[in-house]
Amino acid sequence: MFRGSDPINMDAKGRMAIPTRYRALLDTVCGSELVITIDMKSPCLTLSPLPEWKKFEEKVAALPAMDDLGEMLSRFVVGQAKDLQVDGSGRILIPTELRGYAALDKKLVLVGRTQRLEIWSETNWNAERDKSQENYRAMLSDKESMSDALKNLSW
Amino acid sequence: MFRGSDPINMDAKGRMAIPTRYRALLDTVCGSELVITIDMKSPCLTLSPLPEWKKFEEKVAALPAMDDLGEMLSRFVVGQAKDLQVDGSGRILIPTELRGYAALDKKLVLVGRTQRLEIWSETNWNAERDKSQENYRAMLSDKESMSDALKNLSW
DNA sequence: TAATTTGTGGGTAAAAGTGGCAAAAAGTGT
DNA sequence: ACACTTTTTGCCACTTTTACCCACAAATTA
Repeated sequence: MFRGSDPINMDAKGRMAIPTRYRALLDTVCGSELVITIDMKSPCLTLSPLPEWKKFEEKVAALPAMDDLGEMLSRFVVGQAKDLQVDGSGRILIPTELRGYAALDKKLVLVGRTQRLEIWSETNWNAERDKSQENYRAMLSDKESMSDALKNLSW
Repeated sequence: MFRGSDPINMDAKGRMAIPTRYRALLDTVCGSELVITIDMKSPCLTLSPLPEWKKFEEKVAALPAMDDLGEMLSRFVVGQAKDLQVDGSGRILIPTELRGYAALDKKLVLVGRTQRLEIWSETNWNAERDKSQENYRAMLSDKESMSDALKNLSW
């Protein structure tokens, strides 16, 4: 569904234009209703079409109340989610409370992750990319740390 | 059902406005009848539509009497619950006895947790959020501590 | 180069939140 | 039992925020 990265400017009101190639798609798949929230593992935000989001939310709600990690996930990911509508000019308004978490300023990068999108500050994106590309090779050699699913990934 | 967080001011009489996007929903789902009580694990209150609450109450009542933890849960969570009605202006009155537990003063945060809501003091919420976000990453790397349900959560 | 499409900025109107006030209800004491 | 005090609840008005709309600028294409 979503793929590739786009550099985008956020305006003074915190609005961000959705790339035109996604607009028709978003309209058909979710009536341009999106959900934005934080990514617990990385300093970025995630943006999902509402139906995709609901699937995730249901899975999280079904976790046992005593699962501490699951509780955190629900509290901070679901708890900081926000419904968004693409406006008439094809833009979304990024909530103020979430801008801080991902350290968003003017220059953003929108990253396609198949079912969802990620929003990064250009600074964080570049830093993370460089860091991960180094780490990846190092971790590849440590077969213990690798999940079976990844070991068997054909490509 | 509920998602996202809203900063809300509690007035001098301990009343709190329910965000408008929830009002119609609450009316249909429970005739605006809610139950408020403490959260045993965190310094906050939980707010549930009456039908949701009843399900929980039945589950707790069904626990064996010799389950000490279950007894505590029943005694202090069910025992301190209180029925609430949303008033004509879309507000609820937070019981005095519960305000202390969650250290509520003027500035509150209402957090959507799918089936229920949480009420936090702004101070406690920020502290808990920052602390948990640190902890979460640390706990993720310790695969042993993670429940299978969470390990297999695809997202 | 002109026309069309995409991106950006700002102004305005509507809606939501907040605080204050007044009326009603409950409680207390004589 | 009545009157006075205190608390509670409902209502209204003001202020702030949000979202929608329109106009202009930039870039791309024919």
